[in-house]
Amino acid sequence: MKKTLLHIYGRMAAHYGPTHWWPGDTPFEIAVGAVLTQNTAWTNVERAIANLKRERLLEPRAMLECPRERLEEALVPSGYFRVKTVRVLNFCAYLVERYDGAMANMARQPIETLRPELLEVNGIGPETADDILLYACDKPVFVVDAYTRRIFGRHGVVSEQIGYEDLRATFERNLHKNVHLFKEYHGLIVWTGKDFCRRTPKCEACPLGGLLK
DNA sequence: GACCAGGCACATC
DNA sequence: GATGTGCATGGT
Repeated sequence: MKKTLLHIYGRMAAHYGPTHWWPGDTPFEIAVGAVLTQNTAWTNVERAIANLKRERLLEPRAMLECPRERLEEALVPSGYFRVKTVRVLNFCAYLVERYDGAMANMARQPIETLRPELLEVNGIGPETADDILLYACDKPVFVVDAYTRRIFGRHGVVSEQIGYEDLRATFERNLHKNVHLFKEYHGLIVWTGKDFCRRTPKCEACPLGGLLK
């Protein structure tokens, strides 16, 4: 398994080069983007984040203090805007109450503290929590998403029915716990997934084509 | 005009 | 514990 995971990483890295994933200027922007991208194309998220920047709302207290409708309006392009407004506000409230609104304070805590805390926030599930831990807090957590299950399931590396935690554990057990590696690997999975592994896949052009056959 | 996208919570069996 | 449903926009 170790060799397989590294081999696939090598194939993807050779095809794409460095991804410098995640797109986002600050840890808070990354955290907000993680919520907004739930089941949504990133291009839609970009519009919403541009709105937040223009409205000077990309700051936890600013979001909490502004009228609900104004935040909703900014989030319209990202889809599910009513749900996501609540979810983003829940995260802001958590950040302000527990860490004085500072991602840097949050990032000083260990994973064992942060992960359960994040999962307690309504609207933050396993993937969103791990996005925030890895990309906004620089914690060595492997992020699993729909592409991860599809790519590694279709190639027979894991069962296509494998659960989130089992899949995450598979990567974390078999790779060096290295933040940079985890960031790049997930970024490469997203890029590969977008290009070749949608619900109607383009396997013939995939850099992993025939890899394990 | 249908199908799809980097989820999540909640209801129901 | 497994399965189904609502949530909404913009691109293909």
